[in-house]
Amino acid sequence: MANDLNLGYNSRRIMASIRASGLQSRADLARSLGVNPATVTRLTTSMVDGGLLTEEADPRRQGLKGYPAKVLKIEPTGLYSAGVYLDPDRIRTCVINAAGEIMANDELALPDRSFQSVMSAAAKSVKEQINDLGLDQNRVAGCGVSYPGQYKEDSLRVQRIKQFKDWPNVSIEQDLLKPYFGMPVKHTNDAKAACLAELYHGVCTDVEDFCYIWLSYGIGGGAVVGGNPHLGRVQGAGEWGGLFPKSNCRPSGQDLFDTLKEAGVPIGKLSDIGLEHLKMPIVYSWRERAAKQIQWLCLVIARTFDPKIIVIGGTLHPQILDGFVDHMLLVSVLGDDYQHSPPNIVRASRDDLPELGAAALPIHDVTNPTAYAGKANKGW
Amino acid sequence: MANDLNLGYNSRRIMASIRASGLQSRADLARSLGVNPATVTRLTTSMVDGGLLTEEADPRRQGLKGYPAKVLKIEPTGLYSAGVYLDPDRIRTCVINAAGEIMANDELALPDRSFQSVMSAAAKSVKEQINDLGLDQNRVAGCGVSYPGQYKEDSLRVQRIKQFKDWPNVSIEQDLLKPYFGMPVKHTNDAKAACLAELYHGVCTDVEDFCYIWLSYGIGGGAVVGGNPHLGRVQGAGEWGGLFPKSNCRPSGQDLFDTLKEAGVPIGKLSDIGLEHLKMPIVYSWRERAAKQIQWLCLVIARTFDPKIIVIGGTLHPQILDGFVDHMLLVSVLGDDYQHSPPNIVRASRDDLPELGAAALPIHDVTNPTAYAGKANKGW
DNA sequence: CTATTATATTGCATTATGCAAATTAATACT
DNA sequence: AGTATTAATTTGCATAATGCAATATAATAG
Repeated sequence: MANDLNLGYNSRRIMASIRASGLQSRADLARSLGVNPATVTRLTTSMVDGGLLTEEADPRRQGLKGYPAKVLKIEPTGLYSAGVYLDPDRIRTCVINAAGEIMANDELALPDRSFQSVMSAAAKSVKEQINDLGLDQNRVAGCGVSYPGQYKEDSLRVQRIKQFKDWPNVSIEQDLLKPYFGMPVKHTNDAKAACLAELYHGVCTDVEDFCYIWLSYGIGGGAVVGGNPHLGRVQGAGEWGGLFPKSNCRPSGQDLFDTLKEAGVPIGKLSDIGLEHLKMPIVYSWRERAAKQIQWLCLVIARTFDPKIIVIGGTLHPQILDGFVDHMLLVSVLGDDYQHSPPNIVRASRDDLPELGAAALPIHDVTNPTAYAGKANKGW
Repeated sequence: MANDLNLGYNSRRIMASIRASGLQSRADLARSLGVNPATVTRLTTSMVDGGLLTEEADPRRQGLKGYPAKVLKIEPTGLYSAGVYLDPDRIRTCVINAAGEIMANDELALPDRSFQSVMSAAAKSVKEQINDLGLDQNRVAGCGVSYPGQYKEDSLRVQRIKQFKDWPNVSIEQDLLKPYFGMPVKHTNDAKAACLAELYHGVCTDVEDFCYIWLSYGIGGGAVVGGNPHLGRVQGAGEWGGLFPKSNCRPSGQDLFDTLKEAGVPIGKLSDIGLEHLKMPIVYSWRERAAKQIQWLCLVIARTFDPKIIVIGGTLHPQILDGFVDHMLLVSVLGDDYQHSPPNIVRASRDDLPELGAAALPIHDVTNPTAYAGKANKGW
């Protein structure tokens, strides 16, 4: 194995299977992947030697015949990744390990809002963290970048959100970013990054098909199909916000913001919302109405993607998000004519750290079988 | 190659790429698949020898330097497949070749509606056709079965449509069907089969991500993601019908049926609708209203799957379906806040033969890379 | 007529996998 | 206690699939 991060197809399948199961024996892997046990042995010993996996006695074993299985787990120190979240007002950066633990992080004020300044500052922060941690750059899968906003027609250009309006002609492509960071860079918006955070380190590690409802100032989201983010023609897949016309009331942070403002309770930003606001009647009724809209959205998602799980998360106040999930738990029938039990609707577990999802991007890239993109039997 | 139908991973990728492009040179294949030209040569010569592909001079070639490329095409006689469509009133069967041409077909009345009678009659018809055509069974990928209706919670059981209500405890599984047909059998509902018909032999041969709106008595459909049908948790993905509550008016054949009935124009079945009905004012206004509902559905699809193409087809009168497509072509903006140009909305080309999509199922199974399900480097 | 160009093929090395036999460490039975 | 049974894992060997580099081929350009 020339480079630890250049995994072959079946090695990636092994990584994905262990991630999903938490821990798995070689024999189970061989059975579930449909490959010969000998193949699993060879690949996994290589991966254990390479530091990506660890082996331990099966903790669940109890009085069974036969050679006791040793189980394999993801070795947290085997792989690292950097993440950058670009807020309009700040840059959040982090370095995570393969277990999704934050090894280091930082929050910077924006020097100015030019593309070059922002990227330079982000790259500097990331490089310093990798350096301070004393990490081998070969162990760092890359750097992921995320940001709020949706894509314009021109699919690799981020919506010109007003705070970054001086980036009009900068399309965020990998080749543009690589020079700053000196390692592979992947990028996506905050909602899609949040999907990956749940897939790799959250409530969806064992789920191949799920949808995410991301509630922030706007209403975003994403869909994971077959363990892979489904982006769509113009990266618009799972951007549920458009289902609620902006001219009407909608379950977005901005809408709550405006509702409070109209009621004479102006707040500066979403994170200013506190317990005192949650108790206000106007907020209570907003939450009731929004919950019904979220329920309708869940029906739409069930009728379109029919996912195993719908995840609700975002930067809205956690209690509001919890409330939406609670509401859905009380609903016995998703909607008219919906013959099935509702899909499992759960609260996101990693929506507190937007940079975590960004950091998951490079890990997905070097670890996921579908990202192996065909070059079967190439690599190592 | 022990069996012509047991294609390896890269051979399947070659099949898919040629299907998408219509015809392709070895050099182009090597470039687009990211494999070595030598590999393409070896795999394709094997496939040409095996009768799956044919080679011919590049018709597009015009005064270029270098060795003139020979292009590869799918050989129609290389692969055959059988299809069965189970209507409540009849059984339609066919045998197609790799080009999707109907080699033989038949329509039978139902002997009775018991599972065993229906399957026996269908199998007999299919076997006779294969026999009469003198086909080598090794060239027959299998038999696909489709039927109207949606799935219940119990995901492999077809909705108990009233005509088949005496099948309550029969779950249509492959193992149950195989004995009747003596070859691999795959099954799905009419709408999902129609998706495959367009993917393999219709307007989506070169499209990896599309959605299908299937309008019959009900409103069904499906989604193809990454060249593979996405089914979902309970096979409910793309079943758009549930987005239109049955208590309200909806753009379904049944709704048109009921509308006509109320207006004092009772018809026996959908196919009884003729030009004289289309001219009636009540039908005209139904079509106008339904077109708006279809437009809304297209917006929902664009906001969820964001597909490259939305296909409209079904057993509704073709002019009605054409009208929906025409309506969408006149719409410049899909909906409020939809910033992008609308996805390409096109008329299905193969919705006249429901058994064709069924027949595409086994071909997909032996031909598609994702169906290869991991056993990388196994097969031949 | 020769140089140039691009496709396709072939020989050889390498990589990835499967198969079958051997090894290992547990329980079950006498 | 000793042997049989069981199941996971490993190892040696054969095979399959691919890449690389050199070669053959057939066109155009000058």
